[in-house]
Amino acid sequence: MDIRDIAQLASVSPATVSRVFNAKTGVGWEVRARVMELLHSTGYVPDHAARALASKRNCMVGLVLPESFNMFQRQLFSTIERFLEAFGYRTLFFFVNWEPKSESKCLRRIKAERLDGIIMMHEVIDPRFYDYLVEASKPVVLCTFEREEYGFPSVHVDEGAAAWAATRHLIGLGHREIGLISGARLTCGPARTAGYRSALESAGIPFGEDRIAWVPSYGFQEGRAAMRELISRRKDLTAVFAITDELAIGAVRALYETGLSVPGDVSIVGIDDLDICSHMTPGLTTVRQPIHDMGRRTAQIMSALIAGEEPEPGPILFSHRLVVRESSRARADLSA
Amino acid sequence: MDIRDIAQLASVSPATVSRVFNAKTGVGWEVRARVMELLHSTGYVPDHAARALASKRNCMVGLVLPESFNMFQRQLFSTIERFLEAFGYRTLFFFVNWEPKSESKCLRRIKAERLDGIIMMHEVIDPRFYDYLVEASKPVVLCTFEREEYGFPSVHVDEGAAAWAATRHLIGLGHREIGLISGARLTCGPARTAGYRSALESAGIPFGEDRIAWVPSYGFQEGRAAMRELISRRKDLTAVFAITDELAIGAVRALYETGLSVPGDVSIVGIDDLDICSHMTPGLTTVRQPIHDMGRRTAQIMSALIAGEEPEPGPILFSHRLVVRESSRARADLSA
DNA sequence: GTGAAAGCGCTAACAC
DNA sequence: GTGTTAGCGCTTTCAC
Repeated sequence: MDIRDIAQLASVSPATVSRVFNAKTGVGWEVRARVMELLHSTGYVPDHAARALASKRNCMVGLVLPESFNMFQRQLFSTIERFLEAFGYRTLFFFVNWEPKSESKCLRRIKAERLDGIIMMHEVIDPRFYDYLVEASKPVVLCTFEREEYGFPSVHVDEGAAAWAATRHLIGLGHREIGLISGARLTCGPARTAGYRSALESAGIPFGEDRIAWVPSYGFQEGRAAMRELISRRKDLTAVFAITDELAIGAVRALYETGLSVPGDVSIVGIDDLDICSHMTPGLTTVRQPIHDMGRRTAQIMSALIAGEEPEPGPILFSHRLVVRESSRARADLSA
Repeated sequence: MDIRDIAQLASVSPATVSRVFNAKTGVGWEVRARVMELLHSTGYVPDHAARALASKRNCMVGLVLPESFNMFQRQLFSTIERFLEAFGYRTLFFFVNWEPKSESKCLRRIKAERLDGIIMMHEVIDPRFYDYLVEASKPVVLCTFEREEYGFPSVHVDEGAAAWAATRHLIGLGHREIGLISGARLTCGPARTAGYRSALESAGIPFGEDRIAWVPSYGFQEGRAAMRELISRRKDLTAVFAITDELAIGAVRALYETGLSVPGDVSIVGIDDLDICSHMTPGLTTVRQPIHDMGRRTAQIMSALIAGEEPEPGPILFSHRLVVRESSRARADLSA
């Protein structure tokens, strides 16, 4: 059942059917009704490949994400996909991991698709990837990170501020020996580290490298290892801020294995508010990013860009929200 | 840079370039080398839309999954995608939720794409969905469930056996008052319930409805609510088998909130082995499904089906593995 | 072995 | 308003 079948049934030309289907002007009142009727009754569905070939647009946007996405990213990309769909776009996912080979494979695949736009939820390393995005002169939106040098619109929270809030929360509870589990990778690593540092210094607490455990990536395992290292190095820590919830969960686990209690001995705070946070024991105190709003905005911007609108200059920042649960409490000797 | 550019550069016809690119026979030794060279140096990437239109195959398979997929499904679909890619297929994801409207939208989208095959990782409700899959006479593989009446190849573990193993483990630890958190939804609900029942009965323990909490779906929240209901109803339970890890995690949380300890007061066992299981406290005892093997096999079957091979009759069953962690231990009065 | 020509199903430019 | 025509970039006969 293709467009010519419909045309024949309606005794019109394929072009007219196309016009009706695409809601274009220039079709008579009565012809349009007849074609519409036929379109519905036959359940006609146009062939995407042929459409993409004939028109330039493909109604498809690519979404690049880390292969090992976490629950936060999972909810975010679901939201983006849902809104893109509402705007009439299909989403093609590209899972890429932290390796040059994976990135170049992804880039090849992107070139082969007729994408109308590309959303990056993953910070690739290879500059040629970004260079291609610039050259291709297709709409690009960065989500959850930023790359000022390329001038792409970006949507994210102020990472430093979120980290500041987490640290500030611990300080407010009376903690002064506050450890940090962080890393150099991705934008968020250094940015969150800076937020932690700034919160400490504004409270007159010296920032010291020996209270920091550096991790190569931000998963459960790394959090566990980092926490083990941290407690062996500094026995006086009463609180730890981990820059992601997964690190924080790993840290809780390490403490549990060592026989220390959370929050009895050590308070723990993370960032992201993964859905597991409220279901674990103890519930994890964390900083929530407005996933829904960020996802919607990302899709909106993409849609506007494809429609030819000019991007707003500068990053679009969303505000975080501290979510206090059971993993953090006032310093023990204060409450005693 | 399209196929004609390459043809011109190599002083051959587009047809020859196509033949070389698609590794077809009937091209001279020397011409082939020249074209190959050019293909590489220019970094030519063919346009998928045009290819799909011209040939019948699109090198694209659809993967239908629940919008609210869990970590188990997440790892599984990643694996499937990776293997499909290795076989030369792209993957188009369709997220659908448990609603007729969502399903029919998904079906519309599937019809519009030129898919070479469809993998279902989600049990849709509307029979018309399955009917279409049959009519379309495209390769279909069911992964993690089964629908005997349609005769599709399917890949999954023996759900009953997995549940039996979990329950048997608890019985082996001396527990006799073993609760169940289960549901009627999806194939796995009834199948796992049956496995629990069979394990109980083979140990001479009566199966009683009052030790069961029925849930409408299998998430954290439902597990928590079910556990609360269960302990208020039967205070003598010393162990609970939850048919998914998420239910189990919710159950642990409910126990924690009530002041009961896991495994001190109540042992908990789940199924799936989500990655969080080993990182939470206590680590969750569970039954692992061989994700990697199942994913690979699913992709292999799909690839073989597209190549025109006949499907093996009957479901392809994989074996589970019990993973004992800290959430289960011998019944307290026995160890005392 | 290789090239020319005819489409795949649709849209867009141009006639009428 | 509507039909006709000419492709989109590729694959695939069918000649040679």
